[in-house]
Amino acid sequence: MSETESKNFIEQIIDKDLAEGVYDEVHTRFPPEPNGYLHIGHAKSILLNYGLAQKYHGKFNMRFDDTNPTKEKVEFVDSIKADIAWLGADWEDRLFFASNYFDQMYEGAVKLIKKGKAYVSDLTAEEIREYRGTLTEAGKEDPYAKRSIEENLKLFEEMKAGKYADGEKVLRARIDMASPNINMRDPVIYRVAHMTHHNTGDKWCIYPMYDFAHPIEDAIEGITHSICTLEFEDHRPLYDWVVTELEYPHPPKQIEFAKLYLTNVVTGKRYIKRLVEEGIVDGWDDPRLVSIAALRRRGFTPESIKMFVDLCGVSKANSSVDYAMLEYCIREDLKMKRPRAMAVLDPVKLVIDNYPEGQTEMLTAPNNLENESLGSREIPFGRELYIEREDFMEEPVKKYFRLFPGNEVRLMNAYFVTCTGCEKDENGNVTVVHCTYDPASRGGNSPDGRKVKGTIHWVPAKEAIKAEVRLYENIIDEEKGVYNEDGSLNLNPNSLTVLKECYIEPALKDAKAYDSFQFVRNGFFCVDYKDSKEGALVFNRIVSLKSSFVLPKKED
RNA sequence: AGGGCUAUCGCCAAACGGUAAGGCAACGGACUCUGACUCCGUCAUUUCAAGGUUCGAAUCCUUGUAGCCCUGCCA
Repeated sequence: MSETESKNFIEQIIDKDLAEGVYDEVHTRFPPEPNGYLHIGHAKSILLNYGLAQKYHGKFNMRFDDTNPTKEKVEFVDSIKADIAWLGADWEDRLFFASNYFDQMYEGAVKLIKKGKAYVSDLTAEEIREYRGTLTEAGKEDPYAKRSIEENLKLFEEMKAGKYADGEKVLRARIDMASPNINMRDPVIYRVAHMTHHNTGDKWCIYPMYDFAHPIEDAIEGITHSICTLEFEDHRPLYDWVVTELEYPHPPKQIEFAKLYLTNVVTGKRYIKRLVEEGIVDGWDDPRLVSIAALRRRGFTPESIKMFVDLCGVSKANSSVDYAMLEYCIREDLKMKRPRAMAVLDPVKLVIDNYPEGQTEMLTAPNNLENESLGSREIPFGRELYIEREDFMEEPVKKYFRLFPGNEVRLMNAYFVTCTGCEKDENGNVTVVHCTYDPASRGGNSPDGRKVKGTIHWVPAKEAIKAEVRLYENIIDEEKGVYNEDGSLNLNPNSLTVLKECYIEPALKDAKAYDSFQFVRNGFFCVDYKDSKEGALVFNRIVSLKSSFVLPKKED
């Protein structure tokens, strides 16, 4: 690691721990509950934990925090594993399930009971809430708190044996009912739930709570730095209490950082769930969402997401990162490594009047001028082409140097052409643009050395392939959020998907799912595997080029 | 007197008592077979506010202010 690079606060803590000998290695983990799909926010946590392990030559564990069978499903463990693997976080042979530690957790609970640090309570959920007190009032002692160790042991054993119904009894840690930190007011650490667990089946009918289970999971795996998000700060005293009471020799340390939020984007699971259920998006991987699956389908690369996460940094201040930063990352990643091709999104015909009728020639075009290893391709060229409607103006504005009557431009990788006029329909819309070409400028340069100001892209009218491109805007109105207070949907009208027909180069007909291209002037696009219908390619726009790339609107 | 955390450019974010890095965005200009890219330049006399300590404060102290989190047998 570079000395000049400033370190984030977590790295500083680690440096200190290592220097002081608190730990002699770094061992991190990513512990999702398999109850949904991962999104860009999780990517930050994954890459942060994995990155730290790499940087300090330590280890990174993958662990499913599956202690609540009512919410978890195997389909989610599969999608989560796939997403993390795609991101490139390698857990090697360390894939764990919290549920595999249920025996040790049970033993831990017994140990607490024996130490007089836990007791079985018969209070109902509602009574527990009442006894807990409020934010400003202390709680009251649980009437069952005085049970003897022997009785607690017997009762807890019976809970495990299935003698009690859901909610009938819980195990509570004995800490401090008057603590200003509500998490310390004798938290419930085990509950009864007669339910089939996705991993342990029907073996258990009691399940540990997060606050009790998580520190044990970390301790068992030898985690040193247990990194989580800010909302768990209040839980840290309880985390420490558990590892202390259970007397783990090298207890892990919990460190909290601020979640990643993106402006104009929904990350809340319950919102996304609703959008999916109401059919507003076509699934958890709808390209307008920011789930890992959606970003992948949209055309983001793991490298771009890594770059983004690195650029965002790590801190404890709640913040919302501008979407432009994400776009910058994918642009940056793709521009050198993907082919640049031509696609005409809003076509108008261009006829080269002095080009022999019926003639077709093949022209060679480099796939990426800045990356020779990407090779080149052949493009058929003929008398009739399609060009972008905005590349012609009958009456040009200032600083417009594309096609207008009398002006000469370059057809990319082809010839110089000079505009001679246009045809219009009865409504005044341009239907055909006419020009003449200079045969000597084949390949895109004139032997006499004359220059042109503009270069425009094109596709051959006859050989071009029809395809569809989908253009998106961010789905959420910046100010108001996804749903209004009355529950009605509040979508930015621009968020509607625009699926339009366009023409692409013949060479792209074999494009495969996830293949991405930079379409000259139109941005970066990715082939959508999901909506590709028979014979019709669908491209999702990953990101458009910078806005300054479009026609100048300066009017003096 | 509930507790915890956070406040540095439009957005992220460094700076750890020695005189406000960097990136994104934006804006100029050069270059260009993509008006992209690249390049060069501009962009916080000031760090939520007000006091105080100090030769010196974003950093320490005091008092405020604002935002986020906590009253699941969720994680």
